[in-house]
Amino acid sequence: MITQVKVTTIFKMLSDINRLRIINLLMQKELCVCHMAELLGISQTNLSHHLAKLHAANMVHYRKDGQWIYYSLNQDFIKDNKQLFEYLMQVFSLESMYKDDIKTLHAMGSSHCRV
Amino acid sequence: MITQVKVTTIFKMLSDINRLRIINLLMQKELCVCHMAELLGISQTNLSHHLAKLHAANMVHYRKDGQWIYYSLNQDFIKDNKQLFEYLMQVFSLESMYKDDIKTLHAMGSSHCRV
DNA sequence: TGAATATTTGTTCATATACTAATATATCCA
DNA sequence: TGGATATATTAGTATATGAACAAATATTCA
Repeated sequence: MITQVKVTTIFKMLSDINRLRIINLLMQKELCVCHMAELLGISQTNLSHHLAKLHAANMVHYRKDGQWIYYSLNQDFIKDNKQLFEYLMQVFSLESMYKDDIKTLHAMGSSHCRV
Repeated sequence: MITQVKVTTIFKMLSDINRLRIINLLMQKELCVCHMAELLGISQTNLSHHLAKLHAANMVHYRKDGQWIYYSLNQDFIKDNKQLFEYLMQVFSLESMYKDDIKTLHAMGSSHCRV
């Protein structure tokens, strides 16, 4: 069943380029905030606000590990919105910005973090 | 290939409940403005604004027939965003508001229009 | 303990959005 | 021709949104 979250809210979350880039990255693997901030070239504060919105919309999940907070996609959300994610995967695979983000992600070591 | 329109714009168009209801109706058949206004219970002006936005986003098409203007979904847009529409069909099939709109649509004759 | 790092929480500001009311335009019909 | 219908456009308002900045909270570590 489609998630409890209203579909208009889901689409609103997807209508911001930074949040789309976040989701693209998180489709690869869970990431800590500082890594994402560095990757996306946006301030940590700005990123934190976007992550809070995504979390309020039940689209991401986080776990704390020491001073780091790792965000990941909410797997239940993916399951409930499978066709939407298939569309997103297609979009991400066709636009170079998203592909570049992934390249940068893999080039970047997982050493921390120093934003 | 995914449409020339930016994907953030597409999602922005889908993040409004009135526009989703419009799309739901237009997935049944082309409709004139006055019929949609009556069905959705919103003002002609408001509807006209939404339709203009959907048209600017290349999502709908219209044809003029006398004093009436008939809107329909842009078939190219559907073709270019097939998986998105599959998701929408699923959403529309699960939420009663959309199903009720369709019922009202079919109950309603095609006699014009008297907003 | 205190400095450094990681993250969140306001707060303010500029812009975007949805809606309404009023007006304009086009078409039909008597 | 003039009045009624159908639709769009313009202008105004209230609310939502995203970005930037400042400050607060945690956690680590020397």
